[in-house]
Amino acid sequence: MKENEFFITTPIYYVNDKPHIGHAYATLVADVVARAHRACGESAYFLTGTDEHGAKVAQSAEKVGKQPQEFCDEIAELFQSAWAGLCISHNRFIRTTESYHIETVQAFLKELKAKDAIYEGEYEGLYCTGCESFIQEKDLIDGKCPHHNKEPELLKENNWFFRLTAYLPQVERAIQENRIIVAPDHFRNEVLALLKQDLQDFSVTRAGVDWGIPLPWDETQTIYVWVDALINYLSATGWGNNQSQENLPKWPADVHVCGKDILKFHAIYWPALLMAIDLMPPRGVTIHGFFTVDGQKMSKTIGNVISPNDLVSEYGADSARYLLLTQFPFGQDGDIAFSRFKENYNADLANGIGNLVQRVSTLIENFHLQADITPCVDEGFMVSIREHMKGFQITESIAEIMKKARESDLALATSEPWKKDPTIESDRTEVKQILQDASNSIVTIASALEPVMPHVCQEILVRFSSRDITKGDALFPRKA
RNA sequence: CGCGGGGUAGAGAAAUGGCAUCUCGCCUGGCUCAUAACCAGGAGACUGCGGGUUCGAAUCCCGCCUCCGCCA
Repeated sequence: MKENEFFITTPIYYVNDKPHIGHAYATLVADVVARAHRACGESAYFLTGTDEHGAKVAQSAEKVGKQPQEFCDEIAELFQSAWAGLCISHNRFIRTTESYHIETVQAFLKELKAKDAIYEGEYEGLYCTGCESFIQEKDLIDGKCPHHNKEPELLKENNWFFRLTAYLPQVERAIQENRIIVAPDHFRNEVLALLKQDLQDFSVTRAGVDWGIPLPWDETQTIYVWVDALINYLSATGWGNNQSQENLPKWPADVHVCGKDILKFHAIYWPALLMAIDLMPPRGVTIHGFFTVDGQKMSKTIGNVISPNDLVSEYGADSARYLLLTQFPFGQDGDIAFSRFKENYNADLANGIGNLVQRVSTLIENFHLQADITPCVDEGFMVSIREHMKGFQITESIAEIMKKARESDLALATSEPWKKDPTIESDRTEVKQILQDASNSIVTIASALEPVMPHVCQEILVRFSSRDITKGDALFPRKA
């Protein structure tokens, strides 16, 4: 394993839901960051997968008359094919129903018990199967869970509880000292504020949930699906299971990418669980915002759920990636409108980069300069972009690259090479310099943008490979 | 209720005390190498609302309204 390996994860997605554009966004962000590291010559290990246990999954399976495992297999397959369609470069797709993960989770729980980090207790409360959790009476609306509009059941059960409160001071210190970097900054504030509130020990097992990982020493209990899910990050490293050690990432993870709704689990519960068994917490938790679709929350009932596959079949993988990442700044909430995809596609990709590549290669052919131009990447620009991408400044980086494309168009408009006479030596020299500069910009843009649009950028680099520049078909045909 | 984050031309964003800037879209003109492209100019903002501090506020303070998230 290489020393400089960078280990990045997405949340594992709950199989109760088909892949939608929100899952795709988180996965895409992680993918761009992983690719930016690899572009810098570092190895990056990128983990994603599916979360498959819990009463809700069992119920959904039953509803369609399937065994839970069969149901999970089908949904997991949908995620894998969606990621293939978007050219996601994950090293591993982990599933919580796989045996090595089950081994890790059980080993983890045994370790918690050995360290006296969990204790047996009784819990009585209202339980919402939609939430997979107990719900406070004060949070009910008309006696129903506000999230699922469903009446909770009264449950009283023996559970094992994690001594969360015992580890909170350590977690707080780690965040304050930036040993766990919570980013962007306003989410760090949120976690620190959350830590000052009344967090309580929570139960890590469930008594009535069959579709889950059994607690090794008590068959009546299965492991709480959230604890099960978080441990995926660790099982990928081979901890507590028998996977071969070859090509596995090293703990701790550098960054867990996740949405703001699950910040508490990743920045508080997960580090506390790890600290309880003397493992390092993750080095970073980076949060992305949420988006609405046409101003409305994405939901099955409204029927505005966009599948990543829809976007890919309309625009192709590279453009779909570009469009999703440029709708709003990373870390903030935003809105997505299908109509805006077309506008952005035409403006940035067809009229911008695509047109620039065409006009420059045409000019080079018209002046027969193919053999005289050696495209050369602006290393300083490219390195700076890659560093920003590695730091999740993806929107800003893309804007910077687009600015370079506009500058290149402007330079052509100003110097008007098409007005020059190729038979005059001084004109020819001047045109050669103009097109050399333009070609340099193009290969710089393609190199810098490669983590976002891997295939098209490769294609541009091939067309502008040294001393053999060729004109090809439009890279981004304009959409009517 | 509480905690965190938002609200700036039609849309998306920038500007942390000093002429409100950029991109898209729209209108007009120019150009002709290029994908109805590209370039220039223009219209379009009481910076959510109300008060305050200040020579000066999008920015700082107080109050309010509103949107998002806090068990997917």
